[in-house]
Amino acid sequence: MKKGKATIHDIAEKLNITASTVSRALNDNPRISENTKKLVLKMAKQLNYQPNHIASALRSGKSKLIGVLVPTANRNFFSSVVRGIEDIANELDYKVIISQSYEDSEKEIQNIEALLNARVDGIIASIGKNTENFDHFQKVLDKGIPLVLFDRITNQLDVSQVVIDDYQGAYDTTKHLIEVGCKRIAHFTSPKKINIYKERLRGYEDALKDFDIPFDPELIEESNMQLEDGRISMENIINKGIEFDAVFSSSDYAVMGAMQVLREHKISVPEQVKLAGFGNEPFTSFTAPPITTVDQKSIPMGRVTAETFFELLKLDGKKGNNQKTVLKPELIIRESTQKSN
Amino acid sequence: MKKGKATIHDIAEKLNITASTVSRALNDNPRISENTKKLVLKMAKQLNYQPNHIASALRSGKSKLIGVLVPTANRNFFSSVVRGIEDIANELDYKVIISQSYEDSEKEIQNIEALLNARVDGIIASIGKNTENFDHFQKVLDKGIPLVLFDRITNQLDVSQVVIDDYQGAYDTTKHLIEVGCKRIAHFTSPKKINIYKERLRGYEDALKDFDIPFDPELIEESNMQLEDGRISMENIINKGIEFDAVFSSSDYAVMGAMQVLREHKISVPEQVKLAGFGNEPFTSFTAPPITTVDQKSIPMGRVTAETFFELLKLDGKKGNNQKTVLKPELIIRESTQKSN
DNA sequence: ACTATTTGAGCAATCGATTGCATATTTATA
DNA sequence: TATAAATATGCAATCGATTGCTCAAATAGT
Repeated sequence: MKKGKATIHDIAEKLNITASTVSRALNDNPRISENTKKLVLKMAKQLNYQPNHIASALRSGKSKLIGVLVPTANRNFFSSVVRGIEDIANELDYKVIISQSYEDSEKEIQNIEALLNARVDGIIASIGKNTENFDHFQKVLDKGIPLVLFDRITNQLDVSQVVIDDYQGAYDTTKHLIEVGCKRIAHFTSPKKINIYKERLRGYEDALKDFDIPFDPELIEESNMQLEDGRISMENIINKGIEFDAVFSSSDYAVMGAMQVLREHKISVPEQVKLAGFGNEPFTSFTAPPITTVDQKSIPMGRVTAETFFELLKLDGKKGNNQKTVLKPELIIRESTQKSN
Repeated sequence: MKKGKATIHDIAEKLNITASTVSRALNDNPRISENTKKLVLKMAKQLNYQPNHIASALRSGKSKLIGVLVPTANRNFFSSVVRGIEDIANELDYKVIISQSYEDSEKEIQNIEALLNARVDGIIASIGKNTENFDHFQKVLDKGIPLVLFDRITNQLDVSQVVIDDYQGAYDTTKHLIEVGCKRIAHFTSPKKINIYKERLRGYEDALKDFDIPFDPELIEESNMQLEDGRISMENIINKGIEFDAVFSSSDYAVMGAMQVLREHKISVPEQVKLAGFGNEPFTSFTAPPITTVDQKSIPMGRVTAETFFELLKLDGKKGNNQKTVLKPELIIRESTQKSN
């Protein structure tokens, strides 16, 4: 077996034509006759020719790779978005490099660096919770490399972005809680005021206002929003003796923690306290009772993000108008907010 | 701002030396004097030189990319393994391309193809459930490209692999169920007889045997092991009126489904029926009661897999002995198997 | 029939880094 | 001091595909 793989030169030699012609034929260049193209294709198949993307990338400056940077792939939301991106990208013959920042700013910077070194044609990213300086993203923009942000965005950058309407999702959820009779709705949010948490808080506040329910700062719990944090927040509220009849958490994980604590305190859900989360993580449908939450339309978000990205790519560095797409979230009503009468 | 980025030629020009020297200096080649190296490094910094990995890959044939193929990144186990792999890879200045087969054989083949086209230096993979033909992996081996399989393996390939001791994990779990008093233990498994399910079934059977509990085929439920499948399996057993006092499922998702059905039938866990899963997915600790399961040591598995991979890479195509590493799993005992007396 | 135009294909440079071989300079050895 | 050995660097080919430019042949236009 010949070790070296077939190149366009091998094809050219066999057909007594030049490599240029082969290259053009393979790229369906109109300057090449149909007949020659057919011959080249056939010979390529016969020699089991596999294009060397590295060589092509070097010469053309296009790697056909997209770098996708997410806080963690291990979350239904992010992995679904990635799936959506992949769907579109693969159709267009692009490959996706997934890179995780693990919510670590330093790693985020390194990963961006690494992706650029890998000569990706562009980057799609969701910003880590702890990132407050955006120079590394600005650098990408400065180089004219296509960049699209999704979900975790910042308004400190002039960049295309895709988000869901976090405000609306939170508003709808809060409204729903009010409609099933809640008047003392606790809200779990993050001290990190990244866009998504700010918007959700705002939606919560506006819904209260619209239904003439007073906003009580005592009902706001700030934390890192993991399961354990949700437990602590819930314990806090209970221990302080604060009256409450619902929890609306900006994170499914935190609401899960709250539910555990309520159970330990023999406070029944939804009879005594109603619960709602955000994110529609699969486990929210597993629990007893299943938890009301907000679906973030992850797959559409992935697809829209990819489409936005490829439009940007088509501009080829020419400054176009940055797109901001806002998707409608969907309130998924489950047993945890069932009206108890 | 100069658009074109600095190359080794730019550095060379500034220092009045040749690109070869610069290249060697940057690669810390011993044939270059310390002094020159220092100068080159300084100038590289000054010009903000970023090596072009594409060019380097083309010439050297090494892309410093590892392709990682998993059924889905959206599972704690797989994403943790990937994390372990990344840890090691990044230390060695390698980047990881994550690629998902979504348990689809066709996509698995395409992804392998795509990874090879991206000229990865090697591949780390976990085989999709439905894959029965392994030609695409054999092709990788035939090309002398390093390949390591983890968790979902096959003995039809002569390849390095890393697994946990599924047999032991299942044996320990079954033994534990017996020790807390169970005598009629149902087992959920997959009709796809990939290694992990086969081994777990074997562990279950052997534990029964060792404790003189008869094996009853009526207690074996085969399915695709998702949550919904677990529900169906549980319904089957209940509807057939088969006596049982425990379920040991080869999948956490399926056991979750079983738990839901039991709850709906007002069968209490763990008092009437004890439950155990496999995989230690995070949600197993969220549920009420939390579910006993087997931890698969995902991060160590990732690290060991990566280490095995890099050993293979060092051999540079020379046939070495294939390594098979077996990690010890850990039984995580939770409330769902609490002894009720 | 003769020039103008279109079509098809070849030539050679190029992308940026690597590397085998040759050469120049310095140091060690006899 | 002449020669061998070691050290430091340069030269030029190379990896495989792409592409601007040139050129030849075929077709069209008058």
